[in-house]
Amino acid sequence: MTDMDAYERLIKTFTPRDDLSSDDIALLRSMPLRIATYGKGEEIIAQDSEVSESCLMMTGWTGRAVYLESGKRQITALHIAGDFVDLHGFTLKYMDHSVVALTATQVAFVRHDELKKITHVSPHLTRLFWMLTTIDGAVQRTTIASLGRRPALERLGHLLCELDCRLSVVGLAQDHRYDVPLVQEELADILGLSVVHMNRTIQDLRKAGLVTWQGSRIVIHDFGKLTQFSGFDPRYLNFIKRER
Amino acid sequence: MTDMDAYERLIKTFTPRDDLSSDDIALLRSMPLRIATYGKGEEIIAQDSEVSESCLMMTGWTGRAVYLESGKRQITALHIAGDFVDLHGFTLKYMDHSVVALTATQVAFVRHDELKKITHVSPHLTRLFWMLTTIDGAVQRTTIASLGRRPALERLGHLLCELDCRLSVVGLAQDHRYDVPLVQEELADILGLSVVHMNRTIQDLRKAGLVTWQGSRIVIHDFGKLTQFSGFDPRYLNFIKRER
DNA sequence: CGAGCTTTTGAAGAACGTCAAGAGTTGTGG
DNA sequence: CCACAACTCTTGACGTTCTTCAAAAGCTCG
Repeated sequence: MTDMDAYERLIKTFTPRDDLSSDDIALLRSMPLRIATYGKGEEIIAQDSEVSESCLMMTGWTGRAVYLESGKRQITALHIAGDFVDLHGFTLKYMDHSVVALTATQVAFVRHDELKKITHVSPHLTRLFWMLTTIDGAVQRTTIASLGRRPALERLGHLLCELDCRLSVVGLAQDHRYDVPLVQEELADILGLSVVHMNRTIQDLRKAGLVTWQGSRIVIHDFGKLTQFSGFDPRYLNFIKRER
Repeated sequence: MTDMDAYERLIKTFTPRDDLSSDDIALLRSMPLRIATYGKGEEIIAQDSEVSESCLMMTGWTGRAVYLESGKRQITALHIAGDFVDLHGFTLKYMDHSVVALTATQVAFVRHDELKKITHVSPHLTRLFWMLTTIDGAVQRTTIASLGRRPALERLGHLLCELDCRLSVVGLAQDHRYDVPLVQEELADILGLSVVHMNRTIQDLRKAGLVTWQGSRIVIHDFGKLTQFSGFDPRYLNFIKRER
C-alpha cells in the first residue's frame, strides 16, 4: 500500500469495474501526474474556483465541502485512496464546492488537457473515467435518500456500511474493522446533524451493540445486521466487473 | 415548443453550455431515437433494473425515486424537457432508482450502442454527454446541501429558484411564473418532509409574501429576494457557454 | 502543567412527524 | 346535470427528533 505508485492506484480504481487492456494501461501510464501533499485541514480546491486539473487520492481522507451563507457547512462526499475527487471538474471547470483535506493527504493531479487527449485516443478509457463520475452520482443519490428519509441512527449505520465496503476494496478495512480519522463535528457535517446530536447518535449505535467505536477505530460486530438495520444495499457502489 | 422534434430538443440541451459544430449536429441527428409516451404515475424505468438505453425528456415531468425498505420514498431529482434522465445508465447499466412519470410524459430513448458509437467518433460530443451527467451531479450536491443544512422553508425556496432557472431555459417559465404540476406529497418526497409539514411550509412561504401559489401556478414576486433568502446561486447549473 | 481541542452531559426549545378528521376539488357514472 | 367516490389540501393536537446553549470532563501535545 505504502509504496504503491500513482498509476497503480489509478489502475486499481478501474479494475474492480472493468478490465483494462495493456494499451489502456500504457495510455494511463503515459499521463503526467503531479504529486502533491496537504496537511490536515488544508483546502485543496476552493469553492467557486475554476480548475484545469483533477485530483486522484493516494492516501488520506478528503471531503467535498459546501459552505452556506448561513455559515453552516455540508460535506457532500467523503473520499479515500483511489477516489477521483473532482473528476467532474474536467467537464464543468467550475467548482461548486471546495475540497478539504480531512487528514494529511497525498494526491496526484492530472491536467485536463491530458484527459482531453484520452477522449481523442481511447473511447474505452473515456467511458471508464466517465463511469467514475457517474458512480459518484450514484453515491450522491444514496446520500440524498439518507438525508431525506432516514433518521440519524440509520443514516450513521448506512455511512458505516458504505465506508466498510469502500475501504475494503482499497485494503483499508479487514474483517469489518477500520479507522475513521474524523472528529464528530466532521461526521455531523456529513450526516446533516448538529455535533451534539451526532455524539448522541454514536452513543446510541454503541448501545445498540452494533459497533465498537473507540477513538478512530471502528469494529462492526455483525455486518449483515447493520446493513439490514440501515437499509444498505451495496449495488449502488457498482463494484461489479462488466463491459463498459 | 409543441412541435419541436427530439433532435432539436437534444441540441437545445447542449447549446446553453457549448457550441455544436455542424458535424456534431449531423452526428446527433444520425442517432436513431425511439419516442415513447407515459401516463401520469407510470414507471418508466424500474429500480434495480439493468438498462441498455437512456431517455431524454421531451415533455412532462419525471422524477427519480428511491424506495426504501421502510416504505418511505425519496425523489432524488426532478426532470423536465431537455433533461437526460438516466444518461448515467450508459456507463453504469444498473439503476439504483426508478424513473416515474409525474405527469403525462413524452420521452426519446437512445440506445447505448449508439452512445458508444459516439464515444468512438466524436470526442467532443462524448465530453458533452459526459458533462450532462456531471451537471446532474452538481445539482445533486446542491440537493444534499439543502437536505442536510437548510430548514424546510429555505429548502422549498431554493427548489423554486432552481425550477425557475431550469424552466426558463426551456421556455416553460416567463417572468418568474411557471407551473409545477406536482401534488404536495410529491413535493414532500423531494424535500424530505412529511406531507403535513410540506403543506405548512408552503403556507409559510405564501405568508412571507415571497410567492403566489394557487393550484399548480407559481408566481415569484421578487426573485432576487427569494434567491437571497434561500441561498440560491445558479452557478451550479452550469448554464455557461465554454469550451468543453 | 496548561492551552486548546474534542467528547460528553444536561436542560430547554424549535422543527418536524404522526394521527385523525374535516374541507375542498376533481372525475366519473348514472 | 347531479351525486358520489377518490383524491388532495388543510387544520388541530400531540409526540418525537433534533438543535441550541452552556458547561464539564477527557485528551493531546508542547
